[in-house]
Order: sequence, then structure tokens, then C-alpha cells
Amino acid sequence: MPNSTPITIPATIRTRFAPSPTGFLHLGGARTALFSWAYARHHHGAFVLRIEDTDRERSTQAATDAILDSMAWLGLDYDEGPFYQTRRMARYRETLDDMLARGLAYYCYMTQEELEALREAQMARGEKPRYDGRWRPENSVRKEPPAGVKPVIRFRNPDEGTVVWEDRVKGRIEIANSELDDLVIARSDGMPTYNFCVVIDDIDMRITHVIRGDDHVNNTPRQINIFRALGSEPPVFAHVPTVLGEDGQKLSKRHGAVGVMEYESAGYLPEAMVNFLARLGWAHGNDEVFSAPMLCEWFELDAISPAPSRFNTDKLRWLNQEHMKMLPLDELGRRLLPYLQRENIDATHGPAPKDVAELFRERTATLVEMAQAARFLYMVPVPDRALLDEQIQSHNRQALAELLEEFQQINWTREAINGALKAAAKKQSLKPPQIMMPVRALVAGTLTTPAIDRILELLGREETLARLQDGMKITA
RNA sequence: GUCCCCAUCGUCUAGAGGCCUAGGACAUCGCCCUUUCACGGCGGUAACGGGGGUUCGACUCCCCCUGGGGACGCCA
Repeated sequence: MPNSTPITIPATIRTRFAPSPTGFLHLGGARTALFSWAYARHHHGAFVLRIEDTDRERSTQAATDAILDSMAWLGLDYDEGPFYQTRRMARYRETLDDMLARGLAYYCYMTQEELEALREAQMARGEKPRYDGRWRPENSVRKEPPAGVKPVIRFRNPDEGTVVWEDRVKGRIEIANSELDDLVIARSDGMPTYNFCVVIDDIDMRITHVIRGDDHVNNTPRQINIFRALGSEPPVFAHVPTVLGEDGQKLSKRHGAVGVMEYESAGYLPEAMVNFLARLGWAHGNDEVFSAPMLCEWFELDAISPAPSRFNTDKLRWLNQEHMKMLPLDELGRRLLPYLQRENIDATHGPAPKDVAELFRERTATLVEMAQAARFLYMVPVPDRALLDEQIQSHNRQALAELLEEFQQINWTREAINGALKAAAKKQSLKPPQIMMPVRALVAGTLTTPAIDRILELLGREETLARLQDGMKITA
């Protein structure tokens, strides 16, 4: 008889994010954390952070720190934790002993070699590889534990029936107990395993909604069985689909940036990252650009798509620019500052970062691009001889000379600069571009810049005159 | 191999039987704006994987096929 999970929403929603600290926080994990966080915030519940570090071989403090940094950058604050599973051993052992005593779990003395042989034989027969239950209490009454073998502890999974739950994103899922084997809940060295700890923790931390990656779907029925064996009602489950690379393949190193903090390095705003990640597999009508608070207000599990979705850099870039345009200029300037430093640009002299931000936020998509584009505002560009020869020729040399003189007279305002530029062109019967383009080349070392009058204004009279004069000498 | 899940424009998605001549966004193409590059504005190309049902009526419900993804650890 199928036993299903009722959909009842408890008064206080408690969600958790439970990464294993074996590497940086990747995009998929970040989105899972985001959804879990947003759901808790939406319901004014609690968001718990738990570090699943029972795999001592692979867990590192550095990875934990990296995950914490990523969450902080994204603005995913937690209400409780971080809890470390390795510090809860006493609790796990106590439960293990209790389960052993009650016959819910048993020692299994099968060796790794025996297990491997069994699996190979099963695969050869076209069967699903799994443990055959040979050390179950009912089978091993006569057997003597072999000497020298340290046993694992296995959970005695029910043989009959079907485990059913209403997944909040996938819908109803049923898996027959006959498909499940008795999973190892404690290693031979005594260390409890993930599938066991996760259940104990979710019970103890009173987690009401487990929102996690859908690679855990197959673990869920086993965990539900443990919940039941322990006399606890399982939480609501919501299995979020995978985030794929741009090519539709599983995310891996060859996709380039898969770690969240790599996007910080690449000049993306956390606001944009949150917005983008949220739109991957989740939608609120036609809303595209929104803030984290808006996400929290709107977020519902039912709106999560059950299908995997692909990462898309173009859209992330667009969103980043949108968020750069939404940020107050002072703030955007503050955010730009560290990127200028990373480009080895000394921003202690020269234009205020907020003025630079205003100039470039409509023509660059990331803070890195903005910093790079702004370089000439702080440092004299490397002269491009070919460009200067092309831009400065006999037809406009006279006009440029006159412009230089004019620049020494006028008030140094954008309006006056613009007037001088146009007047100088007109006087020599040139079109405005015929004087503006060479000035760009002289002052910025490139032809693609924001409005030239504003650039000269920001650069200041002294710097402008110096660059014009030095540049003119090169082509003279 | 076995089990589980998924399937709307190139991509992210809206769509909960008639509102769909399938909407939005990114990307792309064209035009306008324009001192360059952008921004912005206007417009275009572009999708319900296939086959069966159910129904007066299916993008929407059911089944099969195909195609994708995930899981089968003393990893999480």
C-alpha cells in the first residue's frame, strides 16, 4: 500500500542549504541555495545553513570558506548555522545504536571485493546492481562474523510497497521498495554517511521543506523510509532541476566559469547574478529584471520548472548592464573602484569613479569592461602611430592648432568645450567629426569613446592640452 | 543494462481545455536617433518533437515512440 506525503504547510517554514565542502559553490548549487533562501524569506521562515562534511577525505575548510564567501556575495543570509555534521557525531552514534537495538539497522560484514563481484555479476545479467541483503538479521542468524572484517551498518529497507511523495516541483513520484537496497548508513570506520545524517539533521533542525538538486531524487525514497523508521513525518520535498552549460551538457570545468565567485571576478554584480539565477527555471509572469526583495515577495515553489535549463552568458550580461543602470551612481562608482585597482589603474587621481560609471554604464556590460574602458581617463594612452597618421592630416592640422589655443581661453565646461570643438571645425570648413575623431585619437588612443566633450571636461584642461600637444608632435 | 525524471522560438520562459492568429525577454536581422561606440525607439525572422487517444474543442489531460537529463558508492 503506497504511503504518500501529505502537502501540509506548517506554520513556520524552515528550509536549509546543505552543501558538502568539497569545492567552490557552483552555479547549480548557488541557484538551489537561492531558491531555498527565497522560499524561507517569502514565508518569513528560517533559512538554515548546514555543512555536510562527513566525507573527511574530500571536505576542506577552504571549500567551506569559499561557499560562505559565495553566499555572502550573493546576499544569501542564513538564520541558523552553519552547523557541521562532523560535530554531531555523538547524536548520530546514539541513533545508530538505537536502530541497531531495534532491528532497524544491522551490521554487514561483506567486503568491498565481495560487493564488487556481486555488482559485476548483476550487471552482466542486465540487473540493477545492488546489495542482496545477505547479512540481514533474518538471514545471518547462523553466520559467524568473519574475523578481521570491520562491518558497515546498513539500514533495513522495507521489502514491500511503494514510496510515494508529492514533489513540489516534479509532481507525484513513486518508487517501489523492491528497487531499493539496504543502504550503508555507517562506514566500517564508524563514520555515518550522508543519507543517514541528512535525515537526522532534517529532523533535529525541524526542516519543513527540503529544496535541493534533483540528483537527490533517487535518494529521497530511502530517506523517507528512514524518516518513517524513526517515527518522523518526512518534510516536503522540492527537487530543483540541473543547470546545464550553454551547450546543453552537464556543467563542468570545460565550460569555463562554473564557480560563483568567478563571476565576481568577471565583473558581474551580485544583483544581476541573483536575478539571472532566479530566472533559470523559475518565472513570475513576464518579469525579467527584478531585485532580491522582489524575488522573495514573488517566489513560489510551484513556479519552478521541472526541466533542466541552460546557462546563458548573453542574458547574464544584459541583466548585469540593466542592474548597473539601476544602481545609484555613487554606489556603482564604489563597486567599480576595486576593478580599477585590479586593472592596475591608479584612481586616486583623475575623475571620480561615479563620473566614470555614468559615462560607461551604457556601453559596457561588466565592471571589468568598464574599468578597462576607463583606463585612458586615468593614464595616458599608448600612442597609436597609424591611428594618429590616419586621423591627423593636412586638412585638419590647422583646425586642431586653433582648437588648442581656444582651449586655453574658454571656461572648462562641457558646453564651452563642445562649442569650441564645433567652432574650430566650422572655421576651417570641416564637419564636426573631422575634428572630434582626431581629438579622440589624441586623447583616448581610440575612436570609440563616450561623448568627447564630457571626456575632455573630466580629464581637465591641463591634461587635455598636454595630451593634444604631445600627440600632435608625434605626427608633426 | 535497470530505475526515476523531463520535453513551447537558437536560449530563458508565459501558458493551469476554448482568452493562442501561441505572449515576453536575451540573441539575431532591418529601420530611426546619432560626432564614434553605445543607450533608446520602431519593426522583422523564429517554437507547441512524432503518433495515437479523451473531448464539441487540445500547447494544455492520458498512452506509446523519439530525444534529453539524473541515479544506480563504505561521495554528497
